[in-house]
Amino acid sequence: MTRQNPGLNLKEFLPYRLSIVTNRISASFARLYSEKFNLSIPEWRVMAVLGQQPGLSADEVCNETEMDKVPVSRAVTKLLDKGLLDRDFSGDDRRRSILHLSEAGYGMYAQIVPLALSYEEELKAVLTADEQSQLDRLLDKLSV
Amino acid sequence: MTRQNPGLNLKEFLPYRLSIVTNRISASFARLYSEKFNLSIPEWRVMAVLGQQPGLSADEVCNETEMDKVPVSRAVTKLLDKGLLDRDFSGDDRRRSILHLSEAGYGMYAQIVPLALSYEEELKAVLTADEQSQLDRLLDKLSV
DNA sequence: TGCAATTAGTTTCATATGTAACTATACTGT
DNA sequence: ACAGTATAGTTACATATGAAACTAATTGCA
Repeated sequence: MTRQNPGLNLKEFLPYRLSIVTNRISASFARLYSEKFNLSIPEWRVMAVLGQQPGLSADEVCNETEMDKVPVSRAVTKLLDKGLLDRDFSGDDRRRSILHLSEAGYGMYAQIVPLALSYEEELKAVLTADEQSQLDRLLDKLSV
Repeated sequence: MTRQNPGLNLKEFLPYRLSIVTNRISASFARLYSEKFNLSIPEWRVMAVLGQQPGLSADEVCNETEMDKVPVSRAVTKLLDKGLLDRDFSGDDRRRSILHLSEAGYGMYAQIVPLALSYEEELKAVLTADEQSQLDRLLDKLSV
């Protein structure tokens, strides 16, 4: 049977390439903080966003991180259990949580951030300054 | 308590940005073929690589797609059940499978490919020709 | 030869994930 | 005020996933 290739070359297919590169990067970065600090990816994401924007509600964390509300809820529960997070509820709207890193959580966050930044530096080191700004620009344009 | 921000801005953090963009793209592309053809992501990946490189073994599919061997094994089983795949075993090494899209599988593949390509076109349409080749180059460099 | 080490692929098990259902609270329009 | 709708967050369920154990076949080398 002769089959003419309809012309999809996976190795050149953009969604595929993006996914391979991204998964590799995410996985190796995740190893960094999961091994040392025993955090899952959703847990780290929640901490990362709260480190920068303290006082968000769970729902706002979802919007910021594009995570589903279920993993966020579970990550919050775990982080509360581990004592890394403090939770209040809004006086205005008692459904709404107000999330902060605890002292311990902030301490851990402050340890992870330099790892994250140096990991990012390492990644970017394969690119010239020009290419780095190209990448920024491209990701912006693809983020529509 | 005054906390100095240790300087991780998630929205500018490369692994994070890559992951947001990529997940969005993967998810919306996956919707395309999962709704219409009822394929899971691993199933589509296996079909995509076999459409292009018929006769690979499961192990080679793993290497090509950077998927774990477990999801590959399960996807192969499902595709066999659905009649989309044919499997032989090598005469040289009877552990080794030889995988081909069946007629039905190839027919489905040939329907999905144009969808994939037009989806890719749509994505790339937000970029100039110059930016498209920049993106290629950057993904290559980040793929080390 | 023959036995230890390796490899291809499957299965098991424990964990992760998302959809949908649910609880509790708040808002809307009459 | 109150009935109906919407929203924040949690829980239940069904499915997906990967690490590790397993089976079967092959290779290496003493």
